[in-house]
Amino acid sequence: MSSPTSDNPTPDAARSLNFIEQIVEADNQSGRWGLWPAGGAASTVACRTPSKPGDASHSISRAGKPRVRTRFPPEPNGYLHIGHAKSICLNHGLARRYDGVFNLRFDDTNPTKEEQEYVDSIIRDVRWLGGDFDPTTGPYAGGLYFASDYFRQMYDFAVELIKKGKAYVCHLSAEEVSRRRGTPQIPATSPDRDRPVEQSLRFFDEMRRGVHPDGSMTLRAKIDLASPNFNMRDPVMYRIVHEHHHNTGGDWCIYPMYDWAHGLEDSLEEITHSICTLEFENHRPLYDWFINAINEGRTDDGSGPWGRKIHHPQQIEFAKFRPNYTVLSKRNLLKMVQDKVVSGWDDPRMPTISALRRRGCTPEALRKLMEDVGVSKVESMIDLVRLENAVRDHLNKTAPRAMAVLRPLKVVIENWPEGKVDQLDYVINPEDLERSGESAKRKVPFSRVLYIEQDDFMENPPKKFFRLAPGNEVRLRWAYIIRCTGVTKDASGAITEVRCTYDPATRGGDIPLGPDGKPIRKVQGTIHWVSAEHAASAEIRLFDRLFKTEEPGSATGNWMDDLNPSSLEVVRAFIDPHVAQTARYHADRGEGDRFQFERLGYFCVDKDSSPGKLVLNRTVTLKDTWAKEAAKS
RNA sequence: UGGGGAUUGGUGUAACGGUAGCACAGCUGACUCUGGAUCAGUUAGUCUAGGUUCGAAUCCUAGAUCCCCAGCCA
Repeated sequence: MSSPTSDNPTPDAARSLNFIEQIVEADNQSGRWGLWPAGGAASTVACRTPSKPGDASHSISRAGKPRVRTRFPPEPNGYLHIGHAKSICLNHGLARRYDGVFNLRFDDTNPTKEEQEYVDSIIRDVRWLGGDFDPTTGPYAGGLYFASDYFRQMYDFAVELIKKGKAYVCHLSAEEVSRRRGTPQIPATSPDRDRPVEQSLRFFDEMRRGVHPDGSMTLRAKIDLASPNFNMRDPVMYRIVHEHHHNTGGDWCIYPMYDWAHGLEDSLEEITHSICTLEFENHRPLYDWFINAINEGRTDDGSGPWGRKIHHPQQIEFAKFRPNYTVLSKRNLLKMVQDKVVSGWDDPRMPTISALRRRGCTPEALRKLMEDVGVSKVESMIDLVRLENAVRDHLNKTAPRAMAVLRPLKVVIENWPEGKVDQLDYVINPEDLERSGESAKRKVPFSRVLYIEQDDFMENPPKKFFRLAPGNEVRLRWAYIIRCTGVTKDASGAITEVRCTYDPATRGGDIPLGPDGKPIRKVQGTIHWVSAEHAASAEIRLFDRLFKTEEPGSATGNWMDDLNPSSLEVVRAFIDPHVAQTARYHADRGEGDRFQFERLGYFCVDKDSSPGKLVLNRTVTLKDTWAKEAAKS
């Protein structure tokens, strides 16, 4: 999803085609959607971003290639979550793979639920994920659109359907419509469906002009009250809502229903493949009906009584991304925000894209995850360890290393002179082959009093415990080999400090070589440490999954019952002073610097940080095979 | 009880009438100054029952299980 030249030119080529790609390739073969004209990808509808690329390096030559146009159509009624990421990756990935274009379009047809804040957050998240929609910055970008910009056009189409006898104004209340809905065997009823066209035209005009109160009447499509598909039982096309709209303000008091609007939006933007989730499969016949109804009496050259035919996209449905140990519906996410179960939409425990970003997840990792899980129609549950693995994978290669101690235990090096400080070489990232020589290193201070992790010392260790214990040797990462000589305890018997001696011949952590060129002894364990007098203090937030069960609510029916009460733990840690001096939060990107605290995991700077106060999030731990080993016994 | 979908190892996904493959997880081992990473090896699968065929995950028939649909939400 990054630029086509910056990484492997055909990153997807090795993988077999998913079923949607197979459809696209078949369409491209048959020429179903025609070819791109020489003029480029500008669409005929209003676009909020420049339609012409602003910089030649951000454009590709599309002329003569098969047309592929996709879109991501969110409703701005909440923040985007990891499920949306799949749709963004899929739609943008298709545009990229087939030299097509990708639109971001807000499906903003319900002013009672939608807000500008959500519009802004969605734009931010889509950009961050790499779904470039702005033609001045991305070669596959088709522009930014709003369904509400088409309200006039949709209204005209609706009037056309009334005139064609395919829609009527219905005076039934919502409750009455519901009551008359019928059952699979019993048809619905509607008293107004044979109302004269002129009457419906007059009422619809009155609806538009604000003559009637909310809920008093609707415009309905005249399809089939007996259809076994309830979506076809004369669905509502317009309802009256006297409400301010974030985009159109007070221009309208009738708003199109999703089912009426969505297919038209795709049509107007000349979307070729309208990709949506499985639950809309039942709606596809309705979308097809709407387009066909508009096209009735229209012709390819516009010579008919109703003008030129409109574009008829193909809808394709795929299974949602459904992770375990979380909820995903915007209603539930909103409830957690409102009930203050979390600190906000971007609380790092949330499954939202903004939360993942705040937690330290990278867009590369998210894209890799979506590539890994694939696209199909099988409703499956994705184990979140896949996300963690994707994050580890990317961060392992890119994150600079540092040391920090989360639960400190004091260590005194008895044979190290008081006041002496050694500046040792520290390898920034052994996995990063780009770094070499001196640029691959920095300094880390060592002194007589250190902190190590409480877990890294045991007074009575079990077998296979390779860390520090009385009489044992251990390597301090990039520093010295030390041997534990004893412990100091307080009155209650708790260990207050560990006493050690160091071996001066092991500076840098290297073991001296014998005459045979091999190390003269072996040390099993290497542990991390910080120098007590040099360490900086930081607040570190450790996260666990938000829910205790894979499918929240599956047992009791109430998903809130399964909230994990200990999903957040805050510790005061000692960290490498270099991190404290250099790590920053970048408000412009909405990201904090990321790094690995060795043996602990990946961490990033949180936005709550301020000059005197560093706050870090643990993105994900490192794999811990010792924990598994310890659990066995 | 109407309509629309789905069903391949623990998980996800290929195979489009011709050797059931890949990834993740698991397990074994190697290597290692992160019990990390890396490398090598390995366990494990076609919902069921019939049928067509030289040959079926794939085609046919019947059944099972799961998901979606009766908002003036999207």
